[in-house]
Amino acid sequence: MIELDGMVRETNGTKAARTTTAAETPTVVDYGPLEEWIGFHLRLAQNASFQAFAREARGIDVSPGRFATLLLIGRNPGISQTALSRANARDKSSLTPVLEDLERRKYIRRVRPKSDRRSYRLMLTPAGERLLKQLTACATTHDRNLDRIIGPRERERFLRTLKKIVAELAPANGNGTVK
Amino acid sequence: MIELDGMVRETNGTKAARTTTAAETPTVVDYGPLEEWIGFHLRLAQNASFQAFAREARGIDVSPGRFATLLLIGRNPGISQTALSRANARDKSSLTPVLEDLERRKYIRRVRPKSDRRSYRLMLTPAGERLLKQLTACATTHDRNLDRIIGPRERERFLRTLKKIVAELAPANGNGTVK
DNA sequence: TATTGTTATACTCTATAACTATA
DNA sequence: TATAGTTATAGAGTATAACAATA
Repeated sequence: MIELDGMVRETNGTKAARTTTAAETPTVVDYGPLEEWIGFHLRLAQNASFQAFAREARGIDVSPGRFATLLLIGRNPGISQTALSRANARDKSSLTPVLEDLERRKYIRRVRPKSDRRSYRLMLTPAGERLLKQLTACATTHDRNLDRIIGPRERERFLRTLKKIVAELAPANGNGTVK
Repeated sequence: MIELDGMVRETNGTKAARTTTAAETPTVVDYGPLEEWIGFHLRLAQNASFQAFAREARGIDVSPGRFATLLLIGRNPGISQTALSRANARDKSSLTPVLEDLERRKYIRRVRPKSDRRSYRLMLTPAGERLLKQLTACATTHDRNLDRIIGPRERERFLRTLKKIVAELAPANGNGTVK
């Protein structure tokens, strides 16, 4: 179980300990500069968003982290593992156990193309398509919640800012590729 | 090594495969609805931001993930492990090995208060203070980069939105606490 | 030589449940 | 009984390096 202290407190660095507990730990925690740092809140927000999506998707047969993988295969039938790992910003070796699991459970198929017998072409099975539909429905609901929270006006701006952060924080190596 | 495909492509779902590779995998990946979903970009942005901070903090003696822990102890000397775990949105058991490591390396001290001998009161050692200063400098630089990317006007709005997401996506249990 | 995917391995982060020592 | 922190354990997620098969 996790509990997250509410972060409502004075904006400056003043500590407002209530000193009621026996151990004399501050009841109100001082977050200092954390309070104003983008990076920290980016972490909390990503965490909260993922948890909410997971709640939405509870009861579905795969973990929510598989969603992007399934969607990318569904959208790009025949994609190779290497291309998929790049699209998802993960190393190809991280993908091996994931795809093994999805194949074992008959959600994807892997075909050796005769043109290049080192590689695989990935595609969803009908069961995989159904699974993806379920997850997509959850994601849609979740995203609608986020819309409601953010507001339709704000949403575009917010998304643009997120994309900007990704684009500009990638290590400069000439082509926008993270190495 | 990770490579992330640039995500510049047509906004609708049309696939624009160049079919130049032998394996016939699409050269341009179709991200479908992912392209417009907040949750996905929140993940990418948080990832990019953390990586950038890690680059900033390379060479420092602790991993960047320790930063929040050290800062919270520094700001709240005498805080208990339970209070710390709550403030950082982690289970207390996750904290044990972290604090053991920090204590072994003499960055924090743990004192048994006579008032409650079950608990610890955590505080930084002088070395811990120095370490925190270093990390804070890195975080400040990093956050200035983010400011430059986001823009000073946008920044406040963006931060407010992040906080709003955290506040509203916490499971409803009456008091803003995540259970 | 270079690339695709696998293997072996390891590290970080995180959690649950049961435990101990206090309270 | 309840709480603070630890232990035992496990799982997800991720990475690097070396490798075999193929190009």
